[in-house]
Amino acid sequence: MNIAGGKRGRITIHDVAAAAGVSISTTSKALNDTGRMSVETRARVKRIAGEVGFRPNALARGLLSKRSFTIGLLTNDTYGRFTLPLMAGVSEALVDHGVSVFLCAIEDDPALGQIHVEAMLEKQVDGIIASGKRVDGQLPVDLSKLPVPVVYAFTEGEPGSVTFRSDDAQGARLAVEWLVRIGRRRIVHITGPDDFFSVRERAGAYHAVIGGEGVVMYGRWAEAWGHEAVERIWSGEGEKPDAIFCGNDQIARGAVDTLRERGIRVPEDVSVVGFDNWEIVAGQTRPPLTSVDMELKELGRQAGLTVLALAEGRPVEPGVRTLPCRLVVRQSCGGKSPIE
Amino acid sequence: MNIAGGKRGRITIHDVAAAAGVSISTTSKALNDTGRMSVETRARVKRIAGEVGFRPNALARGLLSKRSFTIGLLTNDTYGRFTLPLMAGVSEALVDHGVSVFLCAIEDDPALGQIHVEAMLEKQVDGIIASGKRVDGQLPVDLSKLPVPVVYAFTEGEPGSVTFRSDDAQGARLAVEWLVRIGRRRIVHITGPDDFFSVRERAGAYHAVIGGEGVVMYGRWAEAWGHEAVERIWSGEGEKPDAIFCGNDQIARGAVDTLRERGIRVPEDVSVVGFDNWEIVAGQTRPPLTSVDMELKELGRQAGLTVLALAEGRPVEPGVRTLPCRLVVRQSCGGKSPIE
DNA sequence: TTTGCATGAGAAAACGTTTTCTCCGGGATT
DNA sequence: AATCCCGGAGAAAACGTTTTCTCATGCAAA
Repeated sequence: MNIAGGKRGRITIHDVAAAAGVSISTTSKALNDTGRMSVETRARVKRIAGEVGFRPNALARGLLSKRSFTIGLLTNDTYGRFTLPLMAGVSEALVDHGVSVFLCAIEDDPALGQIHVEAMLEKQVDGIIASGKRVDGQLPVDLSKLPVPVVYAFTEGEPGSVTFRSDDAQGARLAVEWLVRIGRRRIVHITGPDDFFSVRERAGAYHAVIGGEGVVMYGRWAEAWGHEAVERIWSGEGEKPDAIFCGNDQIARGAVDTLRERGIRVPEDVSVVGFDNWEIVAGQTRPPLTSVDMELKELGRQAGLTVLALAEGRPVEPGVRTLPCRLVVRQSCGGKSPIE
Repeated sequence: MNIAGGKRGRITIHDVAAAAGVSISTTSKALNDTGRMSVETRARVKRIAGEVGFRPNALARGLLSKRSFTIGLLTNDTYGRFTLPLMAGVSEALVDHGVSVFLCAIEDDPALGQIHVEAMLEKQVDGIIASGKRVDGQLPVDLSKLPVPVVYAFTEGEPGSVTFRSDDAQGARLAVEWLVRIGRRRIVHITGPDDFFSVRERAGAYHAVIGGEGVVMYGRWAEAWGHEAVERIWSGEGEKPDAIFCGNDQIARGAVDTLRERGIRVPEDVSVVGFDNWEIVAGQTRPPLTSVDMELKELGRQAGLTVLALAEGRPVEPGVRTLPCRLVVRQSCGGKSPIE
């Protein structure tokens, strides 16, 4: 008897059974710690399975159990700014459960989205996580009638679904309160387009913290806008701000660079806070940016566990879940610590 | 007869067969355009399959055909700098063939890598693409004894395997030749650590183009290094360069920012070329960077097609394949066009 | 009429598991 | 001595496809 498996190809449970001198049923039960048998038999089968390098075929298993231990992550975020940390969280949370993740980047192409969804469904994914780059926009594909659970992250979900997003208001509060606490009084807010839900949330929190009179400048999500806004402020009349709260790190970077060029010191003269904590931007700015982190990885982790729960039929409360942000302090604000 | 599928759960080929009043064999043959039957029967079965929303179970299909139409992309590139474009290419090339991609980010953790590989093999992936962030380094997991084909991209492969990487020398040549063509003569090269294969390749090409006396400054892959290097050059004695070829876009950005701060105009006084064409850096620099694009997406596409070919048993020539780079002209060099 | 052959369609095996059911033997209880 | 039950193990069905046979029919050729 050939221990390397009789028939050509991968080695199956039949090979293990033959090598151990038991039936495949006993082998299966031995390996899965189910059924009844002597401890010796179980141990022997397990040992032999290890020796011959048996690897159960998930296709066969899935066919029977109707669980593929596979989920799909659908995204239209081209730069991966959101997707990558999210994906890392999802994967990290699910790998322990033996679940692998299909990543499907569908630009903004409905047809491509449809194809990917179709492919995933044929492959019997246990669930799908739909992720985008803004919370007030839908993916260009209808996920409402799918035979598998769908969880939304950073994108607008169907009514009755589970949606995850960061708590923009709380994050903005964190930033502005920090500026206030280190003694800043004239804080302006340079941010993105006001048709973004997140932008309005953050601006709202900004106003709530500083009370009444604040200045919010809406623009684009680009360094150039940070640049332009600072130029506009400092070339104008009147008292200058002593702090800037920016809608994202790119704007913040543009602002910081422009201040430096104007000879205005950051953080001595002006404190700057960013949003996103995008390492590649925040960490490379001179000085490195204090920024609000949206905890995307944690968000991914929770989205992963949620879709898994749904897949297993466990009850999950529908609705929008907002996760708290965290302030990452670097050197663009000055101030030592919240307790001075 | 219930047209929505008799037994509970997803609708199977049995349901289609019943609805069409034929056997499942006939149904299968009708849908796959195999076997013999009247055109009417075939058309009717197809129509009904569409009507009831039949979706073949890829698990069952894969069990039989020993093809899962699934591949794995293994990467240790945390920032996704390389992974994302690569993934986009792989996915784009394979979606047409019905293949979906598992993305597995294994930081630099051998245990995690092992777990992911194991999970993918159980799921019967048809092949694996291993990708890294430097061509002279291996992933922290042994892929040499796998029962499925492995293709390497931007990472060191086993002898006898297929490996894809960009043509660093050609890319560097493109950059330096461009600078020469627009009239620059005193070109320095500010780049990364010289223990990177790519760094040495590019420096070699730089020397080859400008002939003999060139200045190469090795450092870190960071903006701060670009900054520091420019400071060092311009605060020193002697004639200043009229062009800088940088090892990546971050270094280039640091250099451009520092030049601007020193009142040196880019591109009028000094031309700067980057490497990577990382949109988020190159596009946001003032002025936007001319940069060498490594065509990662195309590289991903070819890697995907290659692993597919191997999975299907088609012959593939082993060895290292280098893909040409492309120069993306923005505004950091001046000069109108190659033909002046 | 018999033979041959093309056409249309179904039965059944196979893929690699898991799970339910059945069987057998032996020690403990009546 | 008859009964019960339990521990140990295997047989077989099931999951949803694809594919290889086999079969029945009808028509043309001998």
